[in-house]
Amino acid sequence: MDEVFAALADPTRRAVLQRLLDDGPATATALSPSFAMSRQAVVKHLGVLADAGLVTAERHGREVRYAGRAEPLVDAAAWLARTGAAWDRRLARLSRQLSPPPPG
Amino acid sequence: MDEVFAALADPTRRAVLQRLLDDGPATATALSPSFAMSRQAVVKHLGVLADAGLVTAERHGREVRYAGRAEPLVDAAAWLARTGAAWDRRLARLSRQLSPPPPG
DNA sequence: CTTAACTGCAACCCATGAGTTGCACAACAC
DNA sequence: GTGTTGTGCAACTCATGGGTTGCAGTTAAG
Repeated sequence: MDEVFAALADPTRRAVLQRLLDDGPATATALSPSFAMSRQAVVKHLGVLADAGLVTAERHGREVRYAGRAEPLVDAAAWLARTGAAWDRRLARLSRQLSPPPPG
Repeated sequence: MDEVFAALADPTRRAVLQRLLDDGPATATALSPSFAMSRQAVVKHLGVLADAGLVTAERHGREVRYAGRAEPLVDAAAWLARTGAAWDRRLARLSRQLSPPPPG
């Protein structure tokens, strides 16, 4: 949880994640020109995202394709909803949807 | 947005926020014994939370009462839902609820 | 085999974060 | 007035984050 929020705290990382989720998997080398920084910097960001479970790395021959993963976003959203549920009508609704009360 | 996620990335700050939302406003001095750290450390955390809009500080005589605010949590949840909507059925539902399409 | 492209590792710089301590200042109690 | 309690400011340490560069290793292409 720490790592998810920490990963999302950096605007570059949010942009990288969004890019991967929107446009599909890509290599660090392919991503770096879009972000005005070196390949190595992007690799580090991808490492942080990977530690948080927000991307996966898969080797294909000599290149490594990174793909975005949405699951940790659900966990983070659940924390937000749960924490603020008593104080915001909208978050309360989200909270009910993310962890529906056991039937019966 | 950066500041909200960065604030939530620290477990102590999440605990402080949760405490303030659950039990109501409190002073830094009153909070610090619960967190096994100095008052000054708690003050710094509250400062970070305040910069993110997650707490407000109100002076009452010689003490300062901090209160939790849930609004930024809604913004953060909206970002999560929007970003992952295409990849997770639950997030898609949340996204629709947090920013409902204009009627018509 | 040679060359080019992509990745991996390590060292390094600079700034910021998290925490501490010590002391000064302000407000309430007596 | 004095004493006590709560807050604010500043300096300091130690670790981490974001970024760079340079070079070595590996895979594909000629």
